[in-house]
Amino acid sequence: MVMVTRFAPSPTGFLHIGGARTALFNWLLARHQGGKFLLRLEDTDRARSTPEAVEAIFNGLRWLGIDWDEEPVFQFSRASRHAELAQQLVESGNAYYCYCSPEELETMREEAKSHGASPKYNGMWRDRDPQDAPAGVNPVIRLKAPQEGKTTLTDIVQGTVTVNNAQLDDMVLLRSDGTPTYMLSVVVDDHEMGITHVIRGDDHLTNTFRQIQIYHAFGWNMPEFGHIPLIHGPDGTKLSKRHGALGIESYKDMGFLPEAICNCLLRLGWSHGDDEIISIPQAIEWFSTENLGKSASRLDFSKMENLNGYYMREAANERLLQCLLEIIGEVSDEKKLRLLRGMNGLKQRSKTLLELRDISTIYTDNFTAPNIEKSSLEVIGQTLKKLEITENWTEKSLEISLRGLAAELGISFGKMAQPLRSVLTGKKITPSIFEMLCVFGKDESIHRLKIALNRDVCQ
RNA sequence: GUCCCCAUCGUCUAGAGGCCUAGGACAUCGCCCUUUCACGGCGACAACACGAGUUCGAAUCUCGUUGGGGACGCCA
Repeated sequence: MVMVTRFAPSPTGFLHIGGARTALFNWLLARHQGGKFLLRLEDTDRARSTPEAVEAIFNGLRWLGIDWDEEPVFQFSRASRHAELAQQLVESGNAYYCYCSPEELETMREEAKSHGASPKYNGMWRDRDPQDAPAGVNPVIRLKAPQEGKTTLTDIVQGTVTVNNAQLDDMVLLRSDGTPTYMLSVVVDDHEMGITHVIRGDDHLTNTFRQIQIYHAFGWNMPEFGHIPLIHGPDGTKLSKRHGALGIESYKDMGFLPEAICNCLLRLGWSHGDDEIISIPQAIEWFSTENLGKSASRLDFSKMENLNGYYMREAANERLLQCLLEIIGEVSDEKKLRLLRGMNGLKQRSKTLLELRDISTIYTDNFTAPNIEKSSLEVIGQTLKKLEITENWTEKSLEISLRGLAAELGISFGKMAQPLRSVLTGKKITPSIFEMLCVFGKDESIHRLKIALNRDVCQ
């Protein structure tokens, strides 16, 4: 049987980091097994679901490189099917109408809490004669869940977990307005979409017991479940907006590369021995639910930056240039060429694209001559003469001739390099002198030196 | 409150009874390389929550304690 996994977010906001990891794991599992990975938008909450959120989720997944098979399913479009099945459950005696008002339910919960029980529905309409139904009240349909015995889940990640049925109440399947609830919809859709494996956050663990009861009521086979621990904020609680739980696009805006995010997410709750740097193809080859961890983890930004730095150094210069242009906008062809030629030195010094943008200003900003110290004038003048007669304008030969000059003048190379760096870029921290000279080219380099010297003369 | 889950360096983790004097990575701090900054190399710091068992032997198994998290909607 072919494995089918899915990612089923509710489009009420952006795709956040936890959702992205859930998607990644399901996707990796399917790709590893040669199965299918499906997407389902759980948009049954009409008030909170938005088309913008749907787009954000699609874009986020695409950016991460997670692709899906078949057309995404919009859960709301299947509402009538869900209602039909709820009705069937009533007819088969596995569900019933409940006419309780929200107020009645509220007091019921208060009541339960007051004597230390969990706040749940007390089943007051479970065996009541529908003749007693109050007039003008649209009922909900509730599952007639077993009240005795236990429900056991054999979870891929958590192992065997058992809950007393007495702990669970008769959940609402169909709302009074005739729309299905999440509990019903997930079960029906997972079943009818042929989902074989459900990897989701362990905040769903208790829901699963309720869903198992629904599977039983229908007499359907269950998929395998794997509940992965949640990603926590720096304070150790469930990641939320207040921790700056951001949409995946924010990580893009912060200058992260998708492969770095994926690598980082993958290592949160999953491991393969001591391996840290794991490419997507490698992850597909290695991924297995056996290596999923059971404890919650926190997102570590410094590790993410470190990983991103690695992937930037690995990335092709052309690609990095494209990323950079997306941030700074178009520049002249001459500047593009400079950026491309200087990219090796730039990317080695950047952990994010934003840092790349900052450091790359040495090649994109218009040049303004810096002040140079009087003591450096002599060296700069000598350097200029030397550069003017240098024919072979390559890093290697420039290095030979400039080091030679320093030796001739009897000074350390550092004494020459720092002023030169400053004259060339106006900055104290830059890539290698020789590399920059090559990026600028002979004419521009000499031009900059002359400007600096003349400017000093003018003062 | 009730139920469920979790527990190794600051963080992510390796570890499935002896290979553990607990390994790797990030972060931090040194040193080396060096024209600055990075990269790279070397090194240091740093953890099995606690208490009982089981066992010749426990980070690994059991129980308890503590701590943390999650779930208890006509939200998903």
